Amino acid sequence: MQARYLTIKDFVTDQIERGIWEPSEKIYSENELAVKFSVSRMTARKAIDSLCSEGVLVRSQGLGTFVADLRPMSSLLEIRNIADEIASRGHQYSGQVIDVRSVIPDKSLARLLDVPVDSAVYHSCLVHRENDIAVQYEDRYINPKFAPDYLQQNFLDQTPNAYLSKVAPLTEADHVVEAVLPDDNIVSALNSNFPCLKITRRTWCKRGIVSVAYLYHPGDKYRLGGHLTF
Amino acid sequence: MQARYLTIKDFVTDQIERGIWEPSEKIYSENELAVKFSVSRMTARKAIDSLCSEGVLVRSQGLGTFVADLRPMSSLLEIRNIADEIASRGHQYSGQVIDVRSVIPDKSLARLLDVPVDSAVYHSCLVHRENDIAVQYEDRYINPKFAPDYLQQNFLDQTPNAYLSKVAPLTEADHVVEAVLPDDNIVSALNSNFPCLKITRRTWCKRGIVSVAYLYHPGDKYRLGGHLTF
DNA sequence: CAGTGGTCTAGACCACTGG
DNA sequence: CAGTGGTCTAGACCACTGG
Repeated sequence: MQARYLTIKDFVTDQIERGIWEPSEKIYSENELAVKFSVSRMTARKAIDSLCSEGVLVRSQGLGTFVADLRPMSSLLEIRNIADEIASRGHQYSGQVIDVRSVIPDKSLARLLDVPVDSAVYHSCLVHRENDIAVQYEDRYINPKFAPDYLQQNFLDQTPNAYLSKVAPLTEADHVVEAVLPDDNIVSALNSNFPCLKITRRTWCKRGIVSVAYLYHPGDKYRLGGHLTF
Repeated sequence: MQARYLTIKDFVTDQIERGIWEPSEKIYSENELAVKFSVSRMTARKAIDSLCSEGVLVRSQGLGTFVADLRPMSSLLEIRNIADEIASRGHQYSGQVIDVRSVIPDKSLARLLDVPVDSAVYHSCLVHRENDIAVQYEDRYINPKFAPDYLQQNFLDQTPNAYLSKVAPLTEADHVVEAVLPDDNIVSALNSNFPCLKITRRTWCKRGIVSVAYLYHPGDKYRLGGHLTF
């Protein structure tokens, strides 16, 4: 015998999968669900709680419960500001700005950023250090539309990631993780010729693709931890 | 005025951060928390619910609530069966079994697997191929308690991951992703001396740690995709 | 204003674990 | 067996939203 809140959860999931409730559409209220399934409101709430924490539903006090807009494709990688991550380990963060300017993207980058081929985009290149040891080489391209003042920022005060999170709040991201041999620029910037863990990350705000970042981590000094519960 | 369950949540988080409650240690029961904070059990539960879904606590019916063993450093990675993943790309999967036998783990592996130092564990070593090109070297150690018939399986029919999912359903996992240079065994098995993406993955079933797997992917042939929504 | 979700109570019965 | 977490009830009052 299945728990009642699971029955409700299945029902809601089913409605969404069948397309009866579409993204951003309002679903039944907690009271309606409680009446429909003859349970207490707390039980109906529990089903919704669970779907909210899975990112399937979104609640809004006074308004109702809605089907979430953007569906996660598959796997999840949390995005943390590297300065915070280093600080949370009790270590000292320092940054070094290598380059900040406007560039014309090549075809493939323009496509990745979803901008016209001949229009300028912003570019920044930094090295992030933990206790003075380089742990990340960050090569990033930004769609100017979402961060027009990007070139005027001081990225020693605030990482590009932190700044972009403020002006164009993240709604979505995707990642590719690879092992690569670093090229000469990266070897000298990181002061290591170890194989690198390369993360290619695209970030979205509500209105489009904000930036594409190539993040290189010396394989001997950086680990990308993960944890997952089913 | 803060909600009462948040006060309890702060208290628990604080205890853990101060090291008063250590990983895998039992925390106060729901009833004890309810009494201590003069709230109903449902409210104490809500605080714990929230910390469980964040991966900070783990509950076990009949036993209690415990501080999670491995703290998620940051990110989440979905676990897919490599044979399915290859098939889903429309490519041909083939496996090669290099070694399947019982071994005595060293201290560090015994600790990772949560078994006594001198007790045998199972070991398997395979190479996975996509259209006859090696894409993963899988070096895996298994707690025999959860898969006693492991050594009798034919891993050409069914990957270790698929078999374990059946006999000891996954409830949890953690990952470390690194870039490394492959050693000689791996170079010859993968037929490539490219830097490797190494994933160290531990998997749990309800009753404990099932296996520790070291997965090596040639950096030029494998990508670990990810996608995320906020 | 009526309706929504957010929090909370003081009970209840259950399944599960260890001793 | 006593203790644990898992589910559930039938109420309550609150803050917030729109009309």
